[in-house]
Amino acid sequence: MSGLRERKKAATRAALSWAAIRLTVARGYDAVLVEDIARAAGVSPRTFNNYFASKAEAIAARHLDRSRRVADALRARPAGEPLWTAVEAAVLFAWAPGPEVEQSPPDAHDEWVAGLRVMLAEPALQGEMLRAGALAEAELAEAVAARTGTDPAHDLYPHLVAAAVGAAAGAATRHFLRADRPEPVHRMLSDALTQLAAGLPPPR
Amino acid sequence: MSGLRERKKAATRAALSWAAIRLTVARGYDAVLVEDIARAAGVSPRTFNNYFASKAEAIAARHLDRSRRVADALRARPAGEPLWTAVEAAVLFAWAPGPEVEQSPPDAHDEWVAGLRVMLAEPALQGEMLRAGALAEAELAEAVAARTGTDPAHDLYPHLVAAAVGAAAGAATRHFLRADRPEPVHRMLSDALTQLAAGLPPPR
DNA sequence: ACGCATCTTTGCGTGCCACGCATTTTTCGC
DNA sequence: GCGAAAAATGCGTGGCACGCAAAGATGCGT
Repeated sequence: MSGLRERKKAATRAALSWAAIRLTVARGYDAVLVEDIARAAGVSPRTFNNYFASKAEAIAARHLDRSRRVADALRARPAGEPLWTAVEAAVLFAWAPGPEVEQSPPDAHDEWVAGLRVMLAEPALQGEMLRAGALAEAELAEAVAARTGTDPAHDLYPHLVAAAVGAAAGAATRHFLRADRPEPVHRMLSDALTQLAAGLPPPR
Repeated sequence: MSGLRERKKAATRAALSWAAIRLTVARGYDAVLVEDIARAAGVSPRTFNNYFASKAEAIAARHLDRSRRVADALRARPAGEPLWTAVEAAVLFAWAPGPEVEQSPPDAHDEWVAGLRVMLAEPALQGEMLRAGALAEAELAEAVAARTGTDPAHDLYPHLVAAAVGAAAGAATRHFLRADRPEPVHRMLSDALTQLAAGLPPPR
């Protein structure tokens, strides 16, 4: 069902996560109190912890949502499509920029990226981001299993594929954030997955 | 240098990490206080936080040390050896059981594994374990770059390989812990890396 | 339209944790 | 041994995660 109740919950969750990210990028991780985030989202501090077990989890929630979409997107690909073609399409789809890109003015873009870099350097966040990826990988493994006729409960293969895809996506995005004048993310992702499906042969 | 100072520090670090793991496996994550760990290691509670930023980090420290050894082991392989041969050898070497295996009586083995499973189910730990893997991947990327003539600062390749290797190792160990009557870890690792180097072709 | 059952939010209290700072103790090089 | 450097310790503080119970909002059947 998608009644008022559930939509409101999702909205509160999104508001909390977004407030957490926005404030942290602007001010730095430990200059933002849970109290601030709750106030920015218009709920009580106690309610914050009904949605997220920690400040870090709130920040990582967007990453979790995005990563989850990969599994959904993979399920939506035609059944006959080769696995790695479908996987690449699913990843690129999930990483496609949403409509919120035009919200932030492009002249603040560098500032935003700089803030992001600082934020992602926070140890407490790194763990939570990786954990979000790992949670999504479990769903991705299900989708891969369904497509390849393997069994997530007994076979290594689907988990291996999911973990490798997650690793490739992570490496690509970190490379993107590391670069001074970066190429578009979708190219990095495509590159990484192509190399992965080719067995990661050493260059030259 | 490896003076008394450094050896003592390493010993204290190891004692704290080991105490944290042992107590957590026995009693559960939040039934163990930092105070307990410090007492078990014979240091003051304040000293604990001179070594580790959190309880979770102390527990993940062993995993970090083991993962770090992969990079060292890779550097120790002959220069002419093909990349993936060297990588597999390095991983298997780093995961080889240490001399502490005989310390714990085999009749308590099942109990230990059960405790491990419970411990690794703790959300706060999962993030820290993954982070430990990620930190080790940075070093592995350096070693891969040295071996393949790539540049960690500008090329995606070494990071991609390191991330994929980490993902494969993680998937293999999780599969090992998941299985009821598991095959030996080194076989799972070998399998996973072989499939990875083959481009993860779908079975059948 | 109403009221009951269910879910959500909130306030309060508690125990633990991470860490800054100043002090004491230990180690190292000479 | 001795002075400098480093590590261990004690104390204090601010914040966090969460259990619990009361109050409020929502959904559903009639």
